[in-house]
Amino acid sequence: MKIRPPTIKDVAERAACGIATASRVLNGRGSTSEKTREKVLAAAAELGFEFSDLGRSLQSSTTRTIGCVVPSLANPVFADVVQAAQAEANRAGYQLILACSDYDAELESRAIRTLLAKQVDGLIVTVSNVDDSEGLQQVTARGVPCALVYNRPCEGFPAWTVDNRAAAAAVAREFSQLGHRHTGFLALEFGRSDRSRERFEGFAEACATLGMAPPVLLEIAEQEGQLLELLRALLAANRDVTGIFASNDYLALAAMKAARGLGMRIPQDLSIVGFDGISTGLMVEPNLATVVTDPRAMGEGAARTVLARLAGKTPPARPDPSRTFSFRQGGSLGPPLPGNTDGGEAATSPPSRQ
Amino acid sequence: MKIRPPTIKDVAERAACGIATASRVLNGRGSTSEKTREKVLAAAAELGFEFSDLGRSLQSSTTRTIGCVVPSLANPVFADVVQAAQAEANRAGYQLILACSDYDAELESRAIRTLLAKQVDGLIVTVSNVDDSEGLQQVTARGVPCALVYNRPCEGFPAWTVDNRAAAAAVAREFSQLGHRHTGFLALEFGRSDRSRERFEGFAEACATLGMAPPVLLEIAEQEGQLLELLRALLAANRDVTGIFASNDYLALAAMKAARGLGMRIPQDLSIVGFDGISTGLMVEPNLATVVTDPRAMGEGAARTVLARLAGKTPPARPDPSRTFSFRQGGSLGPPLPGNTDGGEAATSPPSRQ
DNA sequence: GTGAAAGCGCTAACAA
DNA sequence: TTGTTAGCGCTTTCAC
Repeated sequence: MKIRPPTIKDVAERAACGIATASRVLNGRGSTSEKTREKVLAAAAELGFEFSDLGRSLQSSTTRTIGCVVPSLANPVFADVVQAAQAEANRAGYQLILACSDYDAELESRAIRTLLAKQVDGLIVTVSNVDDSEGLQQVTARGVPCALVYNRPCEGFPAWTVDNRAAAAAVAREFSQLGHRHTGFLALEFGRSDRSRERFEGFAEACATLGMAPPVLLEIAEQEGQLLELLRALLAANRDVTGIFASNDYLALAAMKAARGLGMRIPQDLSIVGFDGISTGLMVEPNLATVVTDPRAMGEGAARTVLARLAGKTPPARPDPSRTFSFRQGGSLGPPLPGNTDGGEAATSPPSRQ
Repeated sequence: MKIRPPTIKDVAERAACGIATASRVLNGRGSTSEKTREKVLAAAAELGFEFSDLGRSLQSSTTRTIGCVVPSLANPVFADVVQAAQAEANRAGYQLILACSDYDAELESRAIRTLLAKQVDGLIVTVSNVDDSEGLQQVTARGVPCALVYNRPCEGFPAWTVDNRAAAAAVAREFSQLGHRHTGFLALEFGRSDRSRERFEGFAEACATLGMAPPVLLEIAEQEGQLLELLRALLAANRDVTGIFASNDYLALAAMKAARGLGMRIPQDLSIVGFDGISTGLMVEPNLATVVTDPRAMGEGAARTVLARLAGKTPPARPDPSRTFSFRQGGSLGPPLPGNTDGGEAATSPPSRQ
């Protein structure tokens, strides 16, 4: 059974004083006689009084609340982002309201709308597409401070993100140096994430520049729990590929497992590079080569940016794009077998081996 | 710059009608003439009006908001719990306010207090210690519906949890059957998690029953980034142990890695069993044997329970304790080398813990 | 069918 | 120093 929490009115009544006096005492503002002070404090204690933020918020039109929308918490990258943002917000006396969009633009804009209705003071979001986000338009219309995370900066929204294209290009360079010519880009929910697309584009561009074959786009339509089977099929159908760049580490690890299931050796038969730098990449054998990013820094930075705007201070500087990632070597990346190196320009026609 | 969002008053003014009428139209309640209906709708559209939940909440003394407190999102188990709870809450038109306690009782009760002040309608929490939680007392005092997750049930708080003791006993049985006699229990933050303690106790008890040596408690005091070093030291100092039960999968994976670093073969030289059943356990070679739990079901169940109480319906039944986990075989668990099986009864003397 | 007014919990301006 | 009052955005009687 819900108990009606005592209000400041109850306190005032019990202390036999006016509401305003109670408010002053409880807030430690204004001047009050020692006697009434004590009476009020006693009354509050006896009643177990706690302020209701609702009344306060309505009156101050500020909720000390920040909305946060990320695609999913199942991805440790976003879990870290949220955790860091939450910690930072807390430190400033703000609460975080969370919503997951599940990589769905519709859910995403609905979430933003709801958060806005709740009068959040600020917003931290990762949208699926910055260029066409109904949610962001709403935000603009309302003039609520908002920072993007892992999205490209966009018309007045500061973004804490990694330079996806540059990072992808770095991966291409690694592959190239080792002698890979036929690579694939592995992605889940490709159409639903502009991050993925940027990585692919950056990768493809660099491959072209480096004189490698255009990377094959290995796209997976998520089928609950079918991941490994799908991956195996995909790998089996693309035997000419000697190196795979996965759009995230989890996928990369899954690909390693699938490859092993097909009897392929890593990295001799197939090199794999991930993206994100989650710690489990270091737990597997061989270690996963990957692009390391710093999700906590992103989350914290985004929170600071929003908080700064709220406080009227100047927001923290965002890191230089080239510093937003680093390439981490790992046993999953090595030179292709000699036989594969010069797979030939005809590689597109007959699958080299079956 | 923050824009003052249009209020229902603005709409009424623009539609040249009373506030009450605007409210009725916008809420689709009560009867209104077609003409005013259109005027109001038009005004609202032109103004880009959206209800403010603040006023509504104050008025209805309900926020359609649920507070959620978990130790950390870095642990995928809790990330899943939160994600599932959030999804379920959303489905019912509720929002989730998140707080992480960082395994700190102080932060935990502060978080609960703040959430309560925000007038959350319900609460979903994992506390560090159900028997001594200031936060839970507050909750009781306020009579707010609250479900526990991964905690033991407690004086009126329904808990969605796994039977830690039974699960741990099952692990002991597996070890025993394979011929292990000297095992260790590996835990991080042991003192800060009653879950860990229950697992250890259940494990120790079962070991005793099965005639095995008492498990060595291998406790790690988290040192940012030092995990592997500490693990290696711990393993090196406990060579007589043939099997390790880790209090969570992440730790188990780290232990596998550390063991490999010491040149130990898994499972011949050391068997390792985890707890949780996170998917990366299946990505490593050999696969991690573990206790599989269902965090999403826990989060969803907890949310349903709270939501049901809020709706005055009967809450969903919680699963039978024996169904809350299942043991998953994996290559990380095997029989010890013959030479190790009868490693000797002196194992208890050298100070295994300090 | 419609609008005025009270009230949800709180703070701030103004009187006393 | 203290109390009264208006008002934050909204819903809901209750007259009209």
